[in-house]
Amino acid sequence: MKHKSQQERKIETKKKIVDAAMSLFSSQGYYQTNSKEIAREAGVSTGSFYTYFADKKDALKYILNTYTQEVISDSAVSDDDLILSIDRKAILRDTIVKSFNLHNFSVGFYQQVRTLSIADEEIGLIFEEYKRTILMRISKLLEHLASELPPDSREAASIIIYAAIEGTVHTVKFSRTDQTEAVLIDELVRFVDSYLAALNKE
Amino acid sequence: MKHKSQQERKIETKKKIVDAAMSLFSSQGYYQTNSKEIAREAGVSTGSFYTYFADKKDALKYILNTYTQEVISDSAVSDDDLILSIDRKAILRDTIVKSFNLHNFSVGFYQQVRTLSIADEEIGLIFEEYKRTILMRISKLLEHLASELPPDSREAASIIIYAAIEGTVHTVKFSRTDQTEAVLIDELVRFVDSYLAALNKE
Amino acid sequence: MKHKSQQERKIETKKKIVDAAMSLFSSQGYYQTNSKEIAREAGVSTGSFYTYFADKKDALKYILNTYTQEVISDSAVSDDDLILSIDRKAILRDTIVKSFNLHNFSVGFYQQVRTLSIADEEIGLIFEEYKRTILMRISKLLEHLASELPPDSREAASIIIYAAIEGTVHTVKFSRTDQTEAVLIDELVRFVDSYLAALNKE
Amino acid sequence: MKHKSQQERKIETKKKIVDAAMSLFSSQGYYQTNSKEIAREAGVSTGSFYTYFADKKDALKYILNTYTQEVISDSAVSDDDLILSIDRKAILRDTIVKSFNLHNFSVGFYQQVRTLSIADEEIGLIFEEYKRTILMRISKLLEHLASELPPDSREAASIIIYAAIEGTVHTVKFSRTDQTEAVLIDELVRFVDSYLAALNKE
DNA sequence: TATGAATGAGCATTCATTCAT
DNA sequence: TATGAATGAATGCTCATTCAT
Repeated sequence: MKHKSQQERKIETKKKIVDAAMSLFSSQGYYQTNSKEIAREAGVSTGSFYTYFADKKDALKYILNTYTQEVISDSAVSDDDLILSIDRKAILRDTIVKSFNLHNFSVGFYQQVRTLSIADEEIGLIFEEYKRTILMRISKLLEHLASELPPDSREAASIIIYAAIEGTVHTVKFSRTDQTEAVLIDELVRFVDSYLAALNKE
Repeated sequence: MKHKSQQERKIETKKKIVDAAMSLFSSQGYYQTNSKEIAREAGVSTGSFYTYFADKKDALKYILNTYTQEVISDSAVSDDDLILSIDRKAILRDTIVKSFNLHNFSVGFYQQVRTLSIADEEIGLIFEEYKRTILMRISKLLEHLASELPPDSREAASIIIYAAIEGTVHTVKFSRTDQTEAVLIDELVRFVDSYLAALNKE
Repeated sequence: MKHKSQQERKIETKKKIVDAAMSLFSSQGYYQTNSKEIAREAGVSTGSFYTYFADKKDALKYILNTYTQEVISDSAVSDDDLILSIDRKAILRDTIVKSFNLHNFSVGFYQQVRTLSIADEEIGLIFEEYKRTILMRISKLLEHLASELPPDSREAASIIIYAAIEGTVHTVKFSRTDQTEAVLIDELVRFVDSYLAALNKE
Repeated sequence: MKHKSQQERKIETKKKIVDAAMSLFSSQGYYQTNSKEIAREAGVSTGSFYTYFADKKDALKYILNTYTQEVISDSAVSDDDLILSIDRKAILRDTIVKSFNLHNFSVGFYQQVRTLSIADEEIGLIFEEYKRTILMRISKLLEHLASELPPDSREAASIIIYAAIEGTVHTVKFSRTDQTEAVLIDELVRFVDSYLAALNKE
């Protein structure tokens, strides 16, 4: 029973390719990574890459889809969580830490996709869909935490909060900053909390 | 008096190439733009591109340097401005609007550079330098507006504010959002203002 | 049994490319030969050339190395030959004929390399090594045929004999001369023989 | 009277270009030298090069013609010299030293031309003409020094002597040899002299 | 005549993709 | 299915030559 079925081996091979591609796209960039390199890194032949993916872009789309689906399902904040939590700051911290971890998991890849989205409609659509979901999540959270906020402002606030988190993670990852993640998370929590506090007072 | 000197024509040609390259890099991406295309868009020959730039990357670096220098000198907030303004919100709005305009002026190019920075050290260094200058500006502003804030938090706050602005501009530019720039700017002002208000109260 | 293994086909392809490159370099010159041309002559695609060689110069170096190694191993005059031959003229004729044949086998290529050596250090080093080996051979032969000759003169004589043979082959190959190879070989033998005879008499 | 006439200045400019081209062709090779480089080295503009020469090859041909004419006229051994000299070795030494000096003056250029001759008929014809003249000179000398030698052998001997001299100079110039020119010239004289001595004895 | 920016054909090289084994 | 040699279109870059000034 040691031998894996063909089906299992196929899945494993695909995973090896996906991991290699993800890693190389993230660190070197999509255009600076060629299929031969991905295959080598994955420990398979060049031909194998094309057994699993129609072309290079297909691999990118597959990874992007998988990645966004994971992010989306992992980051779901259940209604129960919202109802049970009394402390706004605790909810915020929890959400921000979650976002940080998610984004932290390949900021490089996110960055590649964000850039490719501009010129490639297909990638753009997937990425938009992902972004929309994340923004909806934040919006829903805001609905709970600052219910009086008019929808327009809520959407704007979501965009800003998302931007703040994403951009901060990027800076932590790619700029030579002495700031630790902890300090930045603290400050992000304070930022959003102050904002919501002010909103609720109005 | 009609005839331009050779010197003038050289400057014009370089400008045509720079504009074409900037425009194409921004809309299609650096790797999706080839030198022939830049030359055609600029209305010159392929060879001319190489009269002015050693290679494609050299053109990118030149544009990046020029662009960041412009941004840096244009976005300077004079001390007078800080002293004369009494209203914190007015100062913030002014700064944010300024940043918005700057980032708005080629978010696409900024995006390309941000991505290329990851894998290319040379680009990375120029970009880092630029980012550091911008962050210093924001930090200086915060020093004025929230003087009690400890340096560490101030730096963290700068990073977050910068991220929020940059990311928001990106969303406005590239995502299908109904949010108008005006609403987002209003919200950004509120976002930062609330934070500073809370700090001053502590 | 008809089917060649992939390994065999690789060797064949490389050989086709090497032969084509050698032939074109020899007849048209290194700089007048482009990679497309080599590929076409070899009956392969342009890309294939680069499957086997890093660049054009790499192909030249490979051919040069292969060629010189062949020449060096083929032209070895065994000690037995030296001991067994009693007649100096016979030894000389044998050596000269051998050299003639070797040089004759692509004088064009030799000529290219001799010229490229001047400006290209890498080629220069390989070529020097080759020349040194050949000169050593001649020197060793002279040691046997004119043992009293002081080392300095022997080395000088080797250079002269080598130059005489190489230059003569070049003339036969590329100048419109009515002189047959046979006459020139005869004369070369006489030349060297007289020289050695004179040396031995001194 | 300090000012040079236009005519004189033209001649000077052409000379500067010729010298630069000759120097660069010799050291770097014809194909590795571009017209811009020649112009820069000559201290003139690229356009100027084309005022004086139709194209790059035209410059090469001009230099080759000038050079060969100089060599031919300089190396002429007057009949008087031949008649007056009694000592064969002295005549030989004189001729060889002369040849050495001539060849020594740009062996690099000679080498380039020798190589270009193979693929370029025009260059080939000029070069052939030059070589024929030199060979005729040597042949004439041999006629004087070894009058019994049949014409065929004389021509063969000329070729061999020429090859020996040319190749020896090349080695002195481009190979790392400890041999001094003096030793090689001595040996070359002995080489040719022994041959002639042997002929006269037969 | 002199200048040097401009031209564009030409070449070296890369790489996504195919396909015979 | 796996392999990796083979393909050839595409691209970055060079350079001989032209020509407006």
